[in-house]
Amino acid sequence: MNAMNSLTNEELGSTAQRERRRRILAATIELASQGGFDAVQMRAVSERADVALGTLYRYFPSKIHLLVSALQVQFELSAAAMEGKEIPGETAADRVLFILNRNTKMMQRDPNLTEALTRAFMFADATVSTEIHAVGMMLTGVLNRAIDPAAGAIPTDDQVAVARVIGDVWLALLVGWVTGRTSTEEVSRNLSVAIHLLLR
Amino acid sequence: MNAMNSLTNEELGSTAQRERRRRILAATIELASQGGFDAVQMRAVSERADVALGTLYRYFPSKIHLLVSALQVQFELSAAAMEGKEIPGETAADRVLFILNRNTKMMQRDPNLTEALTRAFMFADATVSTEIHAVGMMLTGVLNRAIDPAAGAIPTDDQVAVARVIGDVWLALLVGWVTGRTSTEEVSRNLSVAIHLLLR
DNA sequence: TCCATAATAGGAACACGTTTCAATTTGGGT
DNA sequence: ACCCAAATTGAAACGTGTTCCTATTATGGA
Repeated sequence: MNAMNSLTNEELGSTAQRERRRRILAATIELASQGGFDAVQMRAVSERADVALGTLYRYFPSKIHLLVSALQVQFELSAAAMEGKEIPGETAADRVLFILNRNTKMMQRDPNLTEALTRAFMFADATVSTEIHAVGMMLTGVLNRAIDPAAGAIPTDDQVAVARVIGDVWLALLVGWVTGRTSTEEVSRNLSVAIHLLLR
Repeated sequence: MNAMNSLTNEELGSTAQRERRRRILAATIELASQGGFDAVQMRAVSERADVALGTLYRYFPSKIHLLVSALQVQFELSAAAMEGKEIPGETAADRVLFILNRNTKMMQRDPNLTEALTRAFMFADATVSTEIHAVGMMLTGVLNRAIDPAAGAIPTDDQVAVARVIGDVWLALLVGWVTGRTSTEEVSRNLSVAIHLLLR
């Protein structure tokens, strides 16, 4: 059973198994960081993680599952770093822009990793829906918090819609950027324009 | 030279060559239509187009180039069908929605083809920029015409920005749809919401 | 401690995108 | 009609994601 999903940390019984999973994801991020999507080769990951190829495939049923799981790890790190902190900015637009520019800067700092994770995200089909859903929830969650930072605020339908549209625009810009069609300046500028069109 | 670009119809000297190109693109669309991205296998395309594998690669330097060129063909067909006709709708939002819903319906009619072309578009890197640019121009062109249908109207900066954002949202929704994360109803609904947020 | 079962290792094998190359065909200039 | 350069063919070969299989090793219950 479960042949279609990545093994989560919680599903893994023994310490040794959780440790294997950790090594695999660490190796994935290292390789992605060094050479992007193409450098994340399943044989290379398995060797660097000191795990047999078959084991790698037991933990993550495809390269895409592996990379989307790595994306999830990165998002969790990023979300944890923001937790508890107040998002700077007077207006909703300022705060959203702050969040997204923060992410954009992170991406610029490690373009290869960004390319690898984004490509995987865009290529992921329905079999990766569990992992994708987790990532999507985290993104809209932080956007909603930026739009309305009141503790425990329930976002209105309109706010949810705006957050989703902004997320879509960000995704599209990301694609343009990782595929070398859009410069970082254009990403920032277009993002800013979109946010001001939506949050006015 | 030119080892990185697809051969365009105009660059091909002889009738036989233009005919080969036509057969290749026809075979691509047939295969995509039947089985989506995975079914567009280079050997299969070359066989169905009655062309050697090496020739296929001379015409289109990669599977992605091939599929994005096929996308271009489809867009040209779609644009030609709209040419001269007035876009129905009272407001800019109505007209834009009409255009995009029309495309969405086309996609639903041939989901495999849509999946193949969209996946290729999303995976295309900077080496496909020529083909991508042509497609992008056609999309923003028709969106601008929907926003301001006056003959020869020069779109304002704001209109251009709105058109670009709408295009981005559409792309993101398309991705969600082809990867099985979003239903067609959600695509239509979210598109409508986004357009009304942007064109108000 | 010993056994049954699951997990892992190690490696061969397959599929498909891509490259390469020698032999053949085509097409245009003389 | 002939020749040269370019285009095409046909087929082999390579890289990487994925699958499969057998032998070995961990693990947890009796």
